[in-house]
Amino acid sequence: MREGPDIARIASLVGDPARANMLNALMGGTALTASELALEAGVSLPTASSHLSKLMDGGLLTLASQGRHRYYGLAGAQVAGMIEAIIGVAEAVGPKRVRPGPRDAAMRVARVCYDHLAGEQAVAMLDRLLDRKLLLRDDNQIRLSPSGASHFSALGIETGVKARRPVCRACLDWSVRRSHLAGTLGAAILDKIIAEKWARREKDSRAVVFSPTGRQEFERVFLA
Amino acid sequence: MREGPDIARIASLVGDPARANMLNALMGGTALTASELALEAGVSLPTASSHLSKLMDGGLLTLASQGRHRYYGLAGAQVAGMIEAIIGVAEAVGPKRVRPGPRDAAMRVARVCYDHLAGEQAVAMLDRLLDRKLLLRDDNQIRLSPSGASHFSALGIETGVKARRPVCRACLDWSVRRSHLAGTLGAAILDKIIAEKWARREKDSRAVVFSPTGRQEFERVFLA
DNA sequence: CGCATGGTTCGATCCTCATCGAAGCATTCC
DNA sequence: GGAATGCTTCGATGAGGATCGAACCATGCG
Repeated sequence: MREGPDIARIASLVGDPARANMLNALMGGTALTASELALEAGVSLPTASSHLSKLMDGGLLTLASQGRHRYYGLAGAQVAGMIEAIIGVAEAVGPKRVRPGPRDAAMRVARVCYDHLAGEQAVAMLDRLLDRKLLLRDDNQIRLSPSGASHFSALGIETGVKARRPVCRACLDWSVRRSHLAGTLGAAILDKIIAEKWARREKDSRAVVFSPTGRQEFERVFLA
Repeated sequence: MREGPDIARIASLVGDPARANMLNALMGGTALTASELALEAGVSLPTASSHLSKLMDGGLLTLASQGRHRYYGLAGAQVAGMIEAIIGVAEAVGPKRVRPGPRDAAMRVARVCYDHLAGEQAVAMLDRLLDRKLLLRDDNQIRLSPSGASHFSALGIETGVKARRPVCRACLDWSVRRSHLAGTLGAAILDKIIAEKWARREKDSRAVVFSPTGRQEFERVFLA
Protein backbone atom coordinates (compact mmCIF):
# COMPACT_ATOMS: atom_id res chain seq x y z
CA MET A 1 0.00 0.00 0.00
CA ARG A 2 2.79 2.35 0.88
CA GLU A 3 6.35 1.53 0.05
CA GLY A 4 9.24 3.11 1.89
CA PRO A 5 11.59 1.47 4.33
CA ASP A 6 10.44 -1.95 5.42
CA ILE A 7 9.98 -1.31 9.08
CA ALA A 8 7.87 -4.41 9.62
CA ARG A 9 10.74 -6.56 8.47
CA ILE A 10 13.15 -5.03 10.95
CA ALA A 11 10.68 -5.00 13.80
CA SER A 12 9.64 -8.59 13.23
CA LEU A 13 13.26 -9.62 13.49
CA VAL A 14 13.31 -8.18 16.98
CA GLY A 15 9.81 -9.44 17.62
CA ASP A 16 10.68 -13.05 18.21
CA PRO A 17 11.47 -13.84 21.86
CA ALA A 18 14.52 -15.92 21.05
CA ARG A 19 15.98 -13.24 18.79
CA ALA A 20 15.09 -10.50 21.24
CA ASN A 21 17.01 -12.31 23.96
CA MET A 22 20.00 -12.67 21.69
CA LEU A 23 19.98 -9.00 20.78
CA ASN A 24 19.54 -8.10 24.39
CA ALA A 25 22.58 -10.16 25.27
CA LEU A 26 24.56 -8.52 22.51
CA MET A 27 23.66 -5.11 23.91
CA GLY A 28 26.37 -5.94 26.40
CA GLY A 29 28.74 -5.00 23.61
CA THR A 30 30.81 -8.14 23.47
CA ALA A 31 30.43 -10.39 20.46
CA LEU A 32 29.21 -13.87 21.30
CA THR A 33 29.32 -17.27 19.65
CA ALA A 34 26.29 -19.12 18.37
CA SER A 35 26.32 -21.56 21.28
CA GLU A 36 26.49 -18.80 23.86
CA LEU A 37 23.58 -17.07 22.19
CA ALA A 38 21.63 -20.31 22.02
CA LEU A 39 22.07 -20.68 25.75
CA GLU A 40 21.12 -17.08 26.32
CA ALA A 41 17.96 -17.41 24.28
CA GLY A 42 17.06 -20.79 25.69
CA VAL A 43 16.83 -22.58 22.36
CA SER A 44 18.70 -25.38 20.69
CA LEU A 45 21.72 -24.79 18.55
CA PRO A 46 20.00 -25.36 15.22
CA THR A 47 17.26 -22.97 16.17
CA ALA A 48 19.75 -20.35 17.24
CA SER A 49 21.67 -20.78 14.03
CA SER A 50 18.55 -20.21 12.01
CA HIS A 51 17.76 -17.06 13.96
CA LEU A 52 21.27 -15.78 13.56
CA SER A 53 21.24 -16.14 9.83
CA LYS A 54 17.97 -14.23 9.73
CA LEU A 55 19.42 -11.44 11.80
CA MET A 56 22.43 -11.39 9.49
CA ASP A 57 20.22 -11.19 6.41
CA GLY A 58 18.35 -8.37 8.07
CA GLY A 59 21.59 -6.48 8.56
CA LEU A 60 21.33 -6.29 12.32
CA LEU A 61 24.42 -8.33 13.08
CA THR A 62 28.03 -8.54 12.02
CA LEU A 63 30.02 -11.71 11.94
CA ALA A 64 33.69 -12.16 12.73
CA SER A 65 35.12 -15.59 12.03
CA GLN A 66 38.13 -16.60 14.03
CA GLY A 67 39.21 -20.13 13.35
CA ARG A 68 36.38 -22.41 14.25
CA HIS A 69 34.73 -19.73 16.34
CA ARG A 70 32.24 -17.35 14.83
CA TYR A 71 31.51 -14.25 16.83
CA TYR A 72 28.25 -12.42 16.31
CA GLY A 73 27.93 -8.79 17.31
CA LEU A 74 25.50 -5.93 16.82
CA ALA A 75 25.90 -4.28 13.44
CA GLY A 76 26.39 -0.81 14.83
CA ALA A 77 25.42 1.97 17.13
CA GLN A 78 22.27 2.74 15.18
CA VAL A 79 20.98 -0.76 15.73
CA ALA A 80 21.89 -0.51 19.40
CA GLY A 81 20.04 2.78 19.60
CA MET A 82 16.94 1.26 18.07
CA ILE A 83 16.96 -1.54 20.60
CA GLU A 84 17.36 0.94 23.43
CA ALA A 85 14.35 2.81 22.09
CA ILE A 86 12.27 -0.36 22.05
CA ILE A 87 13.41 -1.19 25.57
CA GLY A 88 12.32 2.28 26.62
CA VAL A 89 8.81 1.75 25.31
CA ALA A 90 8.60 -1.73 26.77
CA GLU A 91 9.63 -0.31 30.14
CA ALA A 92 7.07 2.42 29.90
CA VAL A 93 4.06 0.40 28.82
CA GLY A 94 5.05 -2.84 30.46
CA PRO A 95 3.48 -4.03 33.66
CA LYS A 96 4.91 -1.60 36.14
CA ARG A 97 6.29 -3.62 38.95
CA VAL A 98 5.41 -2.01 42.23
CA ARG A 99 9.04 -1.80 43.17
CA PRO A 100 12.02 -2.17 40.88
CA GLY A 101 14.19 -5.11 41.78
CA PRO A 102 17.79 -4.74 42.89
CA ARG A 103 19.20 -5.58 39.51
CA ASP A 104 17.02 -2.93 37.96
CA ALA A 105 18.41 -0.41 40.41
CA ALA A 106 21.97 -1.37 39.53
CA MET A 107 21.10 -1.08 35.84
CA ARG A 108 19.82 2.41 36.37
CA VAL A 109 23.01 3.50 38.06
CA ALA A 110 25.46 2.08 35.55
CA ARG A 111 25.23 -0.39 32.71
CA VAL A 112 26.85 -1.22 29.42
CA CYS A 113 25.21 0.20 26.31
CA TYR A 114 26.70 -1.62 23.33
CA ASP A 115 30.30 -0.64 24.05
CA HIS A 116 30.13 2.33 26.39
CA LEU A 117 28.78 3.24 29.82
CA ALA A 118 25.14 4.22 30.32
CA GLY A 119 22.98 5.05 33.32
CA GLU A 120 23.03 7.79 35.91
CA GLN A 121 26.79 7.66 36.28
CA ALA A 122 27.31 8.06 32.56
CA VAL A 123 24.87 10.93 32.27
CA ALA A 124 26.55 12.71 35.16
CA MET A 125 29.93 12.13 33.56
CA LEU A 126 28.95 13.69 30.27
CA ASP A 127 27.45 16.66 32.06
CA ARG A 128 30.66 17.19 33.96
CA LEU A 129 32.90 16.79 30.92
CA LEU A 130 30.86 19.41 29.13
CA ASP A 131 30.98 21.72 32.15
CA ARG A 132 34.72 21.44 32.24
CA LYS A 133 34.86 22.21 28.51
CA LEU A 134 36.77 19.03 27.85
CA LEU A 135 33.99 18.25 25.43
CA LEU A 136 32.02 20.73 23.39
CA ARG A 137 28.45 20.08 22.50
CA ASP A 138 26.77 21.29 19.40
CA ASP A 139 23.49 19.48 19.28
CA ASN A 140 24.10 15.77 19.00
CA GLN A 141 27.51 16.46 17.63
CA ILE A 142 29.95 16.33 20.50
CA ARG A 143 33.51 17.42 19.82
CA LEU A 144 36.66 17.02 21.76
CA SER A 145 38.20 20.34 22.78
CA PRO A 146 41.97 20.84 22.63
CA SER A 147 42.15 20.74 26.41
CA GLY A 148 40.05 17.61 26.37
CA ALA A 149 42.38 15.93 23.91
CA SER A 150 45.37 16.48 26.16
CA HIS A 151 43.36 15.56 29.24
CA PHE A 152 42.33 12.17 27.92
CA SER A 153 45.74 11.60 26.46
CA ALA A 154 47.21 12.14 29.94
CA LEU A 155 44.86 9.45 31.20
CA GLY A 156 46.24 7.04 28.64
CA ILE A 157 43.18 7.29 26.42
CA GLU A 158 44.03 7.78 22.80
CA THR A 159 41.63 9.99 20.91
CA GLY A 160 43.29 10.13 17.52
CA VAL A 161 40.75 9.75 14.76
CA LYS A 162 41.55 6.46 13.15
CA ALA A 163 38.27 4.89 12.19
CA ARG A 164 35.27 6.29 10.41
CA ARG A 165 33.43 6.00 13.67
CA PRO A 166 33.10 9.31 15.48
CA VAL A 167 35.16 9.90 18.59
CA CYS A 168 32.26 11.38 20.48
CA ARG A 169 28.57 10.85 20.07
CA ALA A 170 25.52 11.51 22.18
CA CYS A 171 23.43 8.46 23.03
CA LEU A 172 20.02 8.79 24.64
CA ASP A 173 19.68 7.02 27.95
CA TRP A 174 16.38 5.16 28.37
CA SER A 175 16.40 5.21 32.15
CA VAL A 176 17.45 8.81 32.70
CA ARG A 177 16.04 10.15 29.41
CA ARG A 178 19.09 12.30 28.85
CA SER A 179 22.26 11.80 26.84
CA HIS A 180 25.41 10.00 27.75
CA LEU A 181 28.66 9.69 25.86
CA ALA A 182 29.08 7.14 23.08
CA GLY A 183 31.63 6.90 20.27
CA THR A 184 35.18 5.67 20.48
CA LEU A 185 35.87 7.92 23.45
CA GLY A 186 32.91 6.53 25.33
CA ALA A 187 34.11 3.04 24.53
CA ALA A 188 37.66 3.86 25.63
CA ILE A 189 36.45 5.23 28.94
CA LEU A 190 34.48 2.08 29.64
CA ASP A 191 37.56 0.05 28.75
CA LYS A 192 39.56 2.03 31.25
CA ILE A 193 36.97 1.59 33.98
CA ILE A 194 37.11 -2.16 33.53
CA ALA A 195 40.89 -2.30 33.05
CA GLU A 196 41.49 -0.30 36.21
CA LYS A 197 39.08 -2.63 38.00
CA TRP A 198 37.06 0.32 39.21
CA ALA A 199 34.00 -1.71 38.37
CA ARG A 200 33.09 -5.16 37.15
CA ARG A 201 30.52 -6.44 34.74
CA GLU A 202 27.68 -8.21 36.50
CA LYS A 203 27.51 -11.78 35.23
CA ASP A 204 24.81 -12.31 32.61
CA SER A 205 23.62 -8.75 32.85
CA ARG A 206 24.38 -5.36 31.44
CA ALA A 207 24.80 -3.92 34.91
CA VAL A 208 28.14 -2.42 35.86
CA VAL A 209 28.93 -2.44 39.57
CA PHE A 210 31.52 -0.08 40.98
CA SER A 211 33.62 -1.03 43.99
CA PRO A 212 33.76 1.57 46.76
CA THR A 213 37.30 2.63 45.95
CA GLY A 214 36.64 2.30 42.23
CA ARG A 215 33.76 4.69 42.48
CA GLN A 216 35.96 7.20 44.28
CA GLU A 217 38.58 6.94 41.58
CA PHE A 218 36.02 7.27 38.85
CA GLU A 219 34.51 10.33 40.47
CA ARG A 220 37.92 11.84 41.03
CA VAL A 221 38.91 11.43 37.40
CA PHE A 222 35.65 12.05 35.57
CA LEU A 223 33.31 13.83 37.94
CA ALA A 224 35.80 16.16 39.62
CA MET B 1 15.44 -17.00 30.24
CA ARG B 2 15.98 -13.41 31.14
CA GLU B 3 13.14 -11.35 32.39
CA GLY B 4 13.12 -7.57 32.14
CA PRO B 5 11.03 -5.49 29.79
CA ASP B 6 9.29 -7.55 27.16
CA ILE B 7 10.89 -6.08 24.10
CA ALA B 8 9.84 -8.94 21.85
CA ARG B 9 6.22 -8.21 22.61
CA ILE B 10 6.56 -4.57 21.61
CA ALA B 11 8.67 -5.30 18.56
CA SER B 12 6.35 -8.01 17.32
CA LEU B 13 3.48 -5.56 17.47
CA VAL B 14 5.35 -3.38 15.00
CA GLY B 15 6.57 -6.45 13.14
CA ASP B 16 3.39 -7.21 11.30
CA PRO B 17 3.10 -5.44 7.93
CA ALA B 18 -0.48 -4.37 8.46
CA ARG B 19 0.25 -2.92 11.86
CA ALA B 20 3.45 -1.31 10.67
CA ASN B 21 1.52 0.48 7.95
CA MET B 22 -1.01 1.69 10.46
CA LEU B 23 1.66 3.01 12.80
CA ASN B 24 3.42 4.61 9.89
CA ALA B 25 0.23 6.39 8.93
CA LEU B 26 -0.26 7.54 12.49
CA MET B 27 3.23 9.02 12.49
CA GLY B 28 1.56 11.81 10.57
CA GLY B 29 0.26 12.93 13.95
CA THR B 30 -3.42 13.01 13.19
CA ALA B 31 -5.60 10.40 14.80
CA LEU B 32 -7.41 8.17 12.33
CA THR B 33 -10.49 5.97 12.37
CA ALA B 34 -10.45 2.21 12.07
CA SER B 35 -11.71 2.29 8.50
CA GLU B 36 -9.09 4.79 7.42
CA LEU B 37 -6.41 2.65 8.98
CA ALA B 38 -7.82 -0.46 7.35
CA LEU B 39 -7.55 1.26 3.99
CA GLU B 40 -4.07 2.43 4.79
CA ALA B 41 -2.94 -1.03 5.77
CA GLY B 42 -4.72 -2.73 2.90
CA VAL B 43 -6.73 -5.14 5.03
CA SER B 44 -10.39 -5.69 5.74
CA LEU B 45 -12.14 -3.93 8.55
CA PRO B 46 -12.34 -6.94 10.87
CA THR B 47 -8.65 -7.56 10.43
CA ALA B 48 -7.83 -3.94 11.13
CA SER B 49 -10.01 -3.97 14.20
CA SER B 50 -8.17 -6.99 15.52
CA HIS B 51 -4.83 -5.32 14.94
CA LEU B 52 -5.97 -2.15 16.61
CA SER B 53 -7.08 -3.91 19.74
CA LYS B 54 -3.69 -5.60 19.90
CA LEU B 55 -1.91 -2.30 19.57
CA MET B 56 -4.15 -0.90 22.27
CA ASP B 57 -3.39 -3.80 24.59
CA GLY B 58 0.27 -3.25 23.90
CA GLY B 59 -0.06 0.34 24.98
CA LEU B 60 1.09 1.80 21.68
CA LEU B 61 -2.15 3.58 20.85
CA THR B 62 -4.67 5.84 22.50
CA LEU B 63 -8.32 5.90 21.66
CA ALA B 64 -10.64 8.88 21.58
CA SER B 65 -14.30 8.11 21.04
CA GLN B 66 -16.39 10.83 19.51
CA GLY B 67 -19.93 9.77 18.86
CA ARG B 68 -19.82 6.86 16.53
CA HIS B 69 -16.31 7.64 15.44
CA ARG B 70 -13.35 6.19 17.23
CA TYR B 71 -10.08 7.90 16.62
CA TYR B 72 -6.86 6.01 17.13
CA GLY B 73 -3.60 7.87 17.71
CA LEU B 74 -0.06 7.11 18.80
CA ALA B 75 0.22 6.76 22.55
CA GLY B 76 2.94 9.35 22.89
CA ALA B 77 6.20 10.85 21.83
CA GLN B 78 8.20 7.94 23.16
CA VAL B 79 6.36 5.53 20.91
CA ALA B 80 6.86 7.89 18.00
CA GLY B 81 10.55 8.06 18.80
CA MET B 82 10.83 4.29 18.80
CA ILE B 83 9.20 4.06 15.41
CA GLU B 84 11.53 6.71 14.05
CA ALA B 85 14.45 4.67 15.34
CA ILE B 86 13.18 1.56 13.58
CA ILE B 87 12.64 3.55 10.40
CA GLY B 88 16.23 4.74 10.68
CA VAL B 89 17.59 1.22 10.83
CA ALA B 90 15.31 0.05 8.04
CA GLU B 91 16.56 2.92 5.89
CA ALA B 92 20.15 2.08 6.68
CA VAL B 93 20.08 -1.66 6.11
CA GLY B 94 17.34 -1.69 3.52
CA PRO B 95 18.06 -2.13 -0.15
CA LYS B 96 19.69 1.14 -0.99
CA ARG B 97 17.91 2.48 -3.98
CA VAL B 98 20.36 3.91 -6.44
CA ARG B 99 18.62 7.22 -6.34
CA PRO B 100 16.15 8.39 -3.76
CA GLY B 101 12.78 9.11 -5.27
CA PRO B 102 11.20 12.56 -5.31
CA ARG B 103 8.99 11.85 -2.36
CA ASP B 104 11.99 10.74 -0.39
CA ALA B 105 13.69 14.00 -1.19
CA ALA B 106 10.68 15.96 -0.05
CA MET B 107 10.56 13.90 3.13
CA ARG B 108 14.15 14.75 3.86
CA VAL B 109 13.51 18.45 3.52
CA ALA B 110 10.42 18.65 5.68
CA ARG B 111 7.97 16.16 7.09
CA VAL B 112 5.63 15.67 9.98
CA CYS B 113 6.99 13.76 12.96
CA TYR B 114 4.05 12.83 15.17
CA ASP B 115 2.85 16.38 15.71
CA HIS B 116 5.80 18.61 14.86
CA LEU B 117 8.07 19.41 11.93
CA ALA B 118 11.07 17.24 11.11
CA GLY B 119 13.67 17.17 8.35
CA GLU B 120 16.35 19.58 7.23
CA GLN B 121 14.14 22.60 7.66
CA ALA B 122 13.29 21.63 11.22
CA VAL B 123 16.89 20.95 12.15
CA ALA B 124 17.96 24.28 10.72
CA MET B 125 15.18 26.01 12.61
CA LEU B 126 16.22 24.58 15.96
CA ASP B 127 19.83 25.55 15.28
CA ARG B 128 18.78 29.09 14.56
CA LEU B 129 16.48 29.39 17.56
CA LEU B 130 19.31 28.26 19.79
CA ASP B 131 21.72 30.69 18.13
CA ARG B 132 19.35 33.53 18.75
CA LYS B 133 19.03 32.43 22.37
CA LEU B 134 15.30 32.18 22.03
CA LEU B 135 15.74 28.63 23.23
CA LEU B 136 18.38 27.40 25.64
CA ARG B 137 19.75 23.93 25.37
CA ASP B 138 20.98 21.87 28.24
CA ASP B 139 21.44 18.38 26.88
CA ASN B 140 18.11 17.06 25.70
CA GLN B 141 16.38 19.50 27.94
CA ILE B 142 15.48 22.54 25.92
CA ARG B 143 14.10 25.53 27.73
CA LEU B 144 12.37 28.62 26.55
CA SER B 145 14.31 31.78 27.36
CA PRO B 146 12.46 34.91 28.53
CA SER B 147 13.14 36.58 25.20
CA GLY B 148 11.91 33.44 23.47
CA ALA B 149 8.67 33.50 25.42
CA SER B 150 7.88 37.01 24.32
CA HIS B 151 9.03 36.30 20.80
CA PHE B 152 6.68 33.37 20.31
CA SER B 153 3.92 35.17 22.11
CA ALA B 154 4.28 38.01 19.59
CA LEU B 155 3.86 35.44 16.82
CA GLY B 156 0.60 34.34 18.37
CA ILE B 157 2.06 31.14 19.77
CA GLU B 158 1.11 30.55 23.36
CA THR B 159 3.81 28.92 25.44
CA GLY B 160 2.17 28.85 28.82
CA VAL B 161 2.70 25.52 30.54
CA LYS B 162 -0.71 23.94 30.74
CA ALA B 163 -0.24 20.24 30.22
CA ARG B 164 2.24 17.84 31.75
CA ARG B 165 3.83 17.63 28.36
CA PRO B 166 7.03 19.64 28.07
CA VAL B 167 6.98 22.81 26.03
CA CYS B 168 10.28 22.02 24.35
CA ARG B 169 11.90 18.72 23.68
CA ALA B 170 14.69 17.53 21.42
CA CYS B 171 13.73 14.83 18.95
CA LEU B 172 16.33 12.98 16.92
CA ASP B 173 15.89 13.27 13.17
CA TRP B 174 16.46 10.02 11.32
CA SER B 175 17.35 11.61 8.01
CA VAL B 176 19.68 14.33 9.27
CA ARG B 177 20.80 12.50 12.40
CA ARG B 178 20.55 15.64 14.46
CA SER B 179 17.87 17.03 16.72
CA HIS B 180 14.84 19.06 15.87
CA LEU B 181 12.26 20.67 18.10
CA ALA B 182 9.40 18.67 19.57
CA GLY B 183 7.08 19.36 22.49
CA THR B 184 4.10 21.66 22.59
CA LEU B 185 6.12 24.48 21.05
CA GLY B 186 7.19 22.28 18.17
CA ALA B 187 3.59 21.30 17.65
CA ALA B 188 2.41 24.90 17.81
CA ILE B 189 4.94 25.97 15.21
CA LEU B 190 3.79 23.25 12.84
CA ASP B 191 0.22 24.36 13.43
CA LYS B 192 1.16 27.90 12.51
CA ILE B 193 2.94 26.78 9.35
CA ILE B 194 -0.17 24.96 8.20
CA ALA B 195 -2.59 27.65 9.38
CA GLU B 196 -0.65 30.37 7.58
CA LYS B 197 -0.65 28.13 4.49
CA TRP B 198 3.10 28.42 4.22
CA ALA B 199 3.11 24.72 3.45
CA ARG B 200 0.68 21.92 2.86
CA ARG B 201 0.63 18.31 3.89
CA GLU B 202 1.32 15.98 0.99
CA LYS B 203 -1.66 13.67 0.58
CA ASP B 204 -1.07 10.22 2.09
CA SER B 205 2.45 11.05 3.09
CA ARG B 206 4.32 12.63 5.93
CA ALA B 207 5.99 15.08 3.57
CA VAL B 208 5.41 18.78 4.07
CA VAL B 209 5.78 20.91 0.98
CA PHE B 210 6.42 24.64 1.28
CA SER B 211 5.15 27.10 -1.28
CA PRO B 212 7.73 29.56 -2.62
CA THR B 213 6.32 32.47 -0.67
CA GLY B 214 5.58 30.28 2.32
CA ARG B 215 9.18 29.25 2.46
CA GLN B 216 10.26 32.86 2.40
CA GLU B 217 7.90 33.69 5.22
CA PHE B 218 9.04 30.70 7.23
CA GLU B 219 12.67 31.61 6.76
CA ARG B 220 12.01 35.20 7.64
CA VAL B 221 10.28 34.30 10.88
CA PHE B 222 12.25 31.27 12.05
CA LEU B 223 15.52 31.25 10.18
CA ALA B 224 16.28 34.97 10.25
C1' DC C 1 -39.06 3.45 15.15
C1' DG C 2 -36.43 1.81 11.06
C1' DC C 3 -32.55 2.33 8.34
C1' DA C 4 -27.73 3.47 7.43
C1' DT C 5 -23.10 3.80 8.96
C1' DG C 6 -19.06 2.68 11.74
C1' DG C 7 -17.08 -0.85 14.45
C1' DT C 8 -16.35 -5.19 16.93
C1' DT C 9 -16.83 -10.26 17.76
C1' DC C 10 -17.07 -14.98 16.16
C1' DG C 11 -15.72 -18.95 13.55
C1' DA C 12 -13.26 -21.33 10.19
C1' DT C 13 -9.38 -21.47 7.18
C1' DC C 14 -4.85 -21.24 5.98
C1' DC C 15 -0.03 -20.30 6.07
C1' DT C 16 4.01 -18.80 7.95
C1' DC C 17 7.57 -19.76 10.92
C1' DA C 18 9.69 -21.46 15.27
C1' DT C 19 11.34 -25.66 16.88
C1' DC C 20 14.26 -29.74 17.28
C1' DG C 21 16.68 -34.38 15.85
C1' DA C 22 19.69 -36.13 12.70
C1' DA C 23 22.96 -35.64 9.37
C1' DG C 24 26.53 -32.96 7.06
C1' DC C 25 30.75 -29.39 6.83
C1' DA C 26 34.54 -27.10 8.55
C1' DT C 27 38.34 -26.36 11.62
C1' DT C 28 41.49 -27.66 15.02
C1' DC C 29 43.96 -30.79 17.98
C1' DC C 30 46.46 -35.06 18.77
C1' DG D 1 44.73 -39.56 9.38
C1' DG D 2 41.31 -39.72 12.91
C1' DA D 3 38.75 -37.80 16.56
C1' DA D 4 36.59 -33.87 18.67
C1' DT D 5 34.47 -29.43 18.61
C1' DG D 6 31.63 -25.73 16.70
C1' DC D 7 28.27 -24.72 13.68
C1' DT D 8 24.99 -25.12 9.70
C1' DT D 9 21.61 -27.46 6.74
C1' DC D 10 17.78 -30.59 6.06
C1' DG D 11 13.31 -32.45 7.02
C1' DA D 12 9.28 -33.08 9.66
C1' DT D 13 6.24 -31.38 13.12
C1' DG D 14 3.40 -28.24 15.36
C1' DA D 15 1.46 -23.96 17.04
C1' DG D 16 0.46 -19.34 16.80
C1' DG D 17 -1.65 -15.86 14.38
C1' DA D 18 -3.25 -13.27 10.19
C1' DT D 19 -7.07 -13.23 7.36
C1' DC D 20 -11.89 -12.67 5.91
C1' DG D 21 -17.21 -13.49 5.70
C1' DA D 22 -21.03 -13.30 8.39
C1' DA D 23 -23.32 -12.07 12.25
C1' DC D 24 -23.68 -8.90 15.93
C1' DC D 25 -23.63 -4.14 18.74
C1' DA D 26 -23.81 0.98 18.85
C1' DT D 27 -24.63 5.51 17.34
C1' DG D 28 -26.87 8.91 14.55
C1' DC D 29 -30.38 10.45 11.20
C1' DG D 30 -34.91 10.96 9.36
